[in-house]
Amino acid sequence: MTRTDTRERILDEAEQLMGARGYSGFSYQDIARPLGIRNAAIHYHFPTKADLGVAVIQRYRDMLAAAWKDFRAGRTSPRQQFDGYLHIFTHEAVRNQTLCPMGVLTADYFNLPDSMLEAGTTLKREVLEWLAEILASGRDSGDFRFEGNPEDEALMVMATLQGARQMARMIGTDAMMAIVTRLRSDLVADAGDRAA
Amino acid sequence: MTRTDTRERILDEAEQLMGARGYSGFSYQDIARPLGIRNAAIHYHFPTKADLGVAVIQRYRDMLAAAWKDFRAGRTSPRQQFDGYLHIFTHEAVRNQTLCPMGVLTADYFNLPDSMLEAGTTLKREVLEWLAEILASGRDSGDFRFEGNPEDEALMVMATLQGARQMARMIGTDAMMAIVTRLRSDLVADAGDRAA
DNA sequence: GCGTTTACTTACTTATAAGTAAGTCAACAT
DNA sequence: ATGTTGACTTACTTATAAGTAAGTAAACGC
Repeated sequence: MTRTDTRERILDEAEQLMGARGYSGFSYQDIARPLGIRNAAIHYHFPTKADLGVAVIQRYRDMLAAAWKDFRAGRTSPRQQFDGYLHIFTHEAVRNQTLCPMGVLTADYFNLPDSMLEAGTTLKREVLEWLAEILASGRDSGDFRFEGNPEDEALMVMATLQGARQMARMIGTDAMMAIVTRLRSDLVADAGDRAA
Repeated sequence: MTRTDTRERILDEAEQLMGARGYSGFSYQDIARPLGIRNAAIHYHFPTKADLGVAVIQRYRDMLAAAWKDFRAGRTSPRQQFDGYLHIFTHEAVRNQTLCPMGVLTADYFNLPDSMLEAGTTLKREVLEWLAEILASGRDSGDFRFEGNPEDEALMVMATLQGARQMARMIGTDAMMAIVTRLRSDLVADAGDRAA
């Protein structure tokens, strides 16, 4: 009940709802009711639904940027950083089978207002750049093993993660985790079993 | 203008629209207008939207079943069959950046009526069973190389394909094709470059 | 030729969506 | 104490959604 954590709680609900039902799959009602506020209260903080959608993406970008900063501050290895990202990525998925904002972006693409597409393009770029960077330095350090350039590998990793998270709805979260674990072990050099 | 190809044209539009905007992202209007018919004409063929959604899935299942039958009739190798599936899968994606009905199912999962979830579960099972089968026989014949059981590999392949197709909206279809090509070459034994 | 069925149309209902305008009321600044 | 601002609420508008009921006209069975 302090000052405006209302805004933050609106964003919490919106992120959950967007992750579960997509951008056009939730209404202001869906947010207002559980929070015990009125529709217009949301319009006060976010005049249009597009503003709300952009804010969700923005906050998610900030969260990731903070996590990446922590990773770097902790002088963690590329592999540990990658595992940290996997944890962030899979944790919510296991809890409630939602998509991350980036998954929503690609899934709901043709329903999104321009402002969200712009914010989403930035998010996509940041994620792929970070991933490519961690993959590149990880290959140099011997943490990772893969062929081709790190940018392509980053795309491959993202596609598999997003696909797995989405498929979790139909195959269950255990099967999703199996895919993620397999992806990781294909990438990690000392996986043990080795190849061909 | 023959007798009821109207029904089929409704399904064509619905499949396109669902693939582009999801199940709850299109309306009867969106279908009726381009076909030059009225909303109620769609209700005549498909009383509820759920019926329409189920019919789209059903028709897609039939299409795949026919393709698989052709593959088998042609005595094509596991690799050729896999390539055939990749072609079906990627062709529409490149043309219009839609998702396949199975992608829609996972993306829009929590918006779907029960009848669609049931039809979707069957579709998912069929696709994964076919894939696992082709992967298994392909490994036996030397067409494919992978570790672990074929069922897990099938999940891995599906996740990557679905993720890539969805990401095509943001990264472009060329990048999507690069992912698919890479997935294929990781799977095909004589890929040349080899591993480890 | 005539009744029934098929494939629609027109005209409607009901629900829910986003968004707006005007009002309220507590806290704070002066 | 008083005016202003922040954080809402009540009450509304407009648009669009799915779905229904009743009518129509062509083709088909007989």
